[in-house]
Amino acid sequence: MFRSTIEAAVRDALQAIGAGGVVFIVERPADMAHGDYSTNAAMIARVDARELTAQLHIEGVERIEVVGKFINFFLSHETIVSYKQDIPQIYEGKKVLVEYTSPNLFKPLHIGNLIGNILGESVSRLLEATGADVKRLNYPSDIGMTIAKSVWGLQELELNPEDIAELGKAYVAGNDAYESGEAKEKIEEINRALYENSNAELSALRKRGIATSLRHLHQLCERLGTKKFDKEIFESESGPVGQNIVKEHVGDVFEESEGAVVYKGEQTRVFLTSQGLPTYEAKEVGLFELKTKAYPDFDISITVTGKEQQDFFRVVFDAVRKLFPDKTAGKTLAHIPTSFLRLTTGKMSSRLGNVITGESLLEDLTRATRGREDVAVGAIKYTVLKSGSTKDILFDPEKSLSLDGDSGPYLQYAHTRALSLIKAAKEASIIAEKPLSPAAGRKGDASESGFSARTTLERTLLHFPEVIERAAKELEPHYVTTYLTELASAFNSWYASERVIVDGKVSSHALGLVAAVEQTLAKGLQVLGIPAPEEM
RNA sequence: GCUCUCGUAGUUUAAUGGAUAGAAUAUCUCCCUCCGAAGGAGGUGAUGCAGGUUCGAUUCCUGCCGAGAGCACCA
Repeated sequence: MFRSTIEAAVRDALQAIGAGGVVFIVERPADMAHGDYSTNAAMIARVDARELTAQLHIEGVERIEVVGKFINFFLSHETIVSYKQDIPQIYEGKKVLVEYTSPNLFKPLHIGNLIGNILGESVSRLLEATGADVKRLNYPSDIGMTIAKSVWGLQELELNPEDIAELGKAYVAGNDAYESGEAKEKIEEINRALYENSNAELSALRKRGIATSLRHLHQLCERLGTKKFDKEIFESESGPVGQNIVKEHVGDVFEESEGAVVYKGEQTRVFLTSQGLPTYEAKEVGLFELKTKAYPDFDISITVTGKEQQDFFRVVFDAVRKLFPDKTAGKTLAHIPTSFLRLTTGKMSSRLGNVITGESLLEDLTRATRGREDVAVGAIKYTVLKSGSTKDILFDPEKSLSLDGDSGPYLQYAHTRALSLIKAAKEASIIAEKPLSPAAGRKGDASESGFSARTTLERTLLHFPEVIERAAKELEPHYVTTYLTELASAFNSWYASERVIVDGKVSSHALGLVAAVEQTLAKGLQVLGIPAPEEM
């Protein structure tokens, strides 16, 4: 990455004029007119910018400009077009566990469930692209009231546990019967029986329903392009494990309070109920034990869940560190909160009948994309991955998702265009051409601060590795999305302004540029988990 | 009540304390005898309010207003 080269040079130069040790930044200026990189070093170190720049001689930098308080660096054209886009392997040698998706089995997968899956997959790919050995984990809920309600529904309405749609119906019926009080006790009894595995018929129904649900989940993951999970750990497994661990640590980590076993951290959380049953908190402890038993040599453990669980994870991680000081020493435990998905039409609920399942969304959108599921997947993922994780995602079922402009298909389309140019160029004769000089690439006078579409594209291409690095470091794929949109836009502008193949001839430089765009878009889309189709 | 998020064009949003707040969409103009118009060029339009810190604040701090979430035996 060229940025680190400049950073090192500036550091040395500061040292040379006796102003070493300050924390400055080298960044990509918002406006290209301010160079390929810029630094605030002179301002921060309170030194004369000219004195500082006099010390700077960086190979590949053609011009250093002092504008006001900033020092701007312009790379030479040769450097820009020949620079290798190697992605820094900042997670090299690290083993990372990424737990995501983790649905309630039996319940239909709605579009909210998709967010965790899409974000978790992209984070996994981002980590892999930067050198990590990633293990994908799924933690589905296969026991508890949701299941009991569904099993009641299956039994009462004699529904088919092999049919995902009937499973959904069973849950809705069970939930209604529970909330209306009609079958509250009966369902609680079923819940106990399932926990104790004391009723063969009920347990069999549960088992069949789980199998159906899982099969369905895996199918949807495949359609979305989510890689197979390396391991699935079920709530029915983590419960007893967590329960035992917590019991063993009453007195040192946990304490009893009003009959329950609690942890007093930043806030007080119940781990075992007064009946001695494990809560979600205790199950999380069990999950950690199971995870680390399977992957004892992990370095980073990431959990992707809804952001309403943020406080919960702060406390649980705290407790886990106290419970497992050896296992957690030097390790990173992280929670990535996912945004809420809000509907413009109000809250999603099965009662109101406005639940949008992952599948129905995919199918509706596939119709809108003239039958292209890969384009539909791109549209959905782009929407999820385009903004930072702190914001809610607003979803308008009427307008559905955008297919043009700032969208997944926009990126995919730019990529297919680049590919088709490359294909067409195979039949053209290639003429060697020296890259145009930057001066020649500039249009009009400099005061317009206008660069040719070609120069803009070349200079945008340069920043890909830094963007990936930052996204991986911060676990924020949206930086990649934003960058790719910018790149696709620069490519489309250039495409419209300049013909690449003229009279069966193509310049080597232009062809190289197209190839670089194609590879960068493909790599970026790959990291986002968005398909890069060859044709659209 | 306490704690945590978030308030940017009509709408969806970007911006690592930096330069003229960048896109998309909607709307109004143009551009396919030419490598793919799911595209390109242009117009209109935005940082909730009030203070503070700073050479510089959408970004940090305080208060207010507004939205959402969490806060003991649910997951």
